[in-house]
Amino acid sequence: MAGERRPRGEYTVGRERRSGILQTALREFAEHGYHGTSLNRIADRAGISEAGLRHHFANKDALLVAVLEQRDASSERLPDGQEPLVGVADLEHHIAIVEGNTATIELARLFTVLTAEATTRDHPAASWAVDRYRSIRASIEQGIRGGIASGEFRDDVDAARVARQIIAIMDGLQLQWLLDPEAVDMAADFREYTAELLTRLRGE
Amino acid sequence: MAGERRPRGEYTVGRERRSGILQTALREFAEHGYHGTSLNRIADRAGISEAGLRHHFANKDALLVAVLEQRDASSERLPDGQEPLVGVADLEHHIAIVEGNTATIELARLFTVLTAEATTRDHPAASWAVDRYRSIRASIEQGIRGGIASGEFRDDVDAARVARQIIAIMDGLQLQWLLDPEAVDMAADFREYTAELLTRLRGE
DNA sequence: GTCTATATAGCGATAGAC
DNA sequence: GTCTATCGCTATATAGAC
Repeated sequence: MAGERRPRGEYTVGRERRSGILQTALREFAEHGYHGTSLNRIADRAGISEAGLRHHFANKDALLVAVLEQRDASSERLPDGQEPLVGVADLEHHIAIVEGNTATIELARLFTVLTAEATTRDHPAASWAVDRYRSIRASIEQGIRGGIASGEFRDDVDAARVARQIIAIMDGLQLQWLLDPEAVDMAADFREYTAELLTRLRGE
Repeated sequence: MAGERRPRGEYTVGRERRSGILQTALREFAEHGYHGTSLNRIADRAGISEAGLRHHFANKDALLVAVLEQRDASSERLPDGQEPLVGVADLEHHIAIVEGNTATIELARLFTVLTAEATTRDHPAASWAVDRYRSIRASIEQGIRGGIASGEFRDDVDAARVARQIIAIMDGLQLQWLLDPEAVDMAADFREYTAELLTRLRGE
């Protein structure tokens, strides 16, 4: 982290350029998927030439991965030094996430489209998607286990299975909402699901 | 429907050709999505020239729509003259569908990938996907309503919401299964979900 | 760090012969 | 009904000037 310094201005300009490209690329990948997006188009909309864009990202795969990893880093990190949420608090936290997603439709579409694309052969986001889902499953499973340990939930609850179910509901409702926003209120539906789940987790 | 006849052989050859192309196209679209698939590739794998393929399907959009509509027609039709299933029987029917999907991973991927792609701008399958989901929602909602009418289910059940939830679980589990088949037993998870749902629908 | 120019390949689509 | 040939366009990617 130490070492020679460079004029601050250079860094700032470089980072802003890079970050602007990532922002534009996110929108394009979300609107057209990986194969449907061209570097030329991203470059145009970011106000740079295609060759200029390539100075920052060697190829299309690298740009996609950079977009996805940046979003993971910014959305899935807990505030510094905070204990992981467990039990009811974790479920309520997921309600807040779903409510937040209704306000960022572009980001929601990015994840929906690219995760589904990533189930196909040789997709550049394949390992990103698999790892991400394993990590999310483990995290929610821990939240459920924490609820069992604290006595909030029954001790015969299958935490791993409940975790898969929560994720499935979130993704499935989001898909229906993206297809037909007027017909599906995903936040309301998820809130209802959570209430039902809670009844079940707390026992008869 | 009446009018001049042609030698039977010609029809048969034509239909088999067409059907072979559709089969190959289905596999390619499932493996690479719409934008990731090229007509040239489909033609090669179907053992025909690209121009030959174009004799049967005028353009790429038409071919995709033909693939999707053929699969809808073959998978979502009830046996002739059969009454629609309602209540518990309809839920059990959906368990059978999910179990069937585990044996046809290619078809499952086709629907997952193309439905997600269809949430993007100007996708050729957009209206297919929206219409399909409206139709499935309505069909399951009717099944739930039938269960209420017959007294199997409580009469304060929100049939439309339950329908959205069932579809969400099916799609969400399928996505996790496609990404990580060893980690997710979607049929078992769906069976468990259905059992829990049934308890709730039948009341305290 | 950004540009113009260009290489190379693949795409969807059309025309016309057989 | 199927083919070869080809058009016009766009894609990713590279080289080298400023």
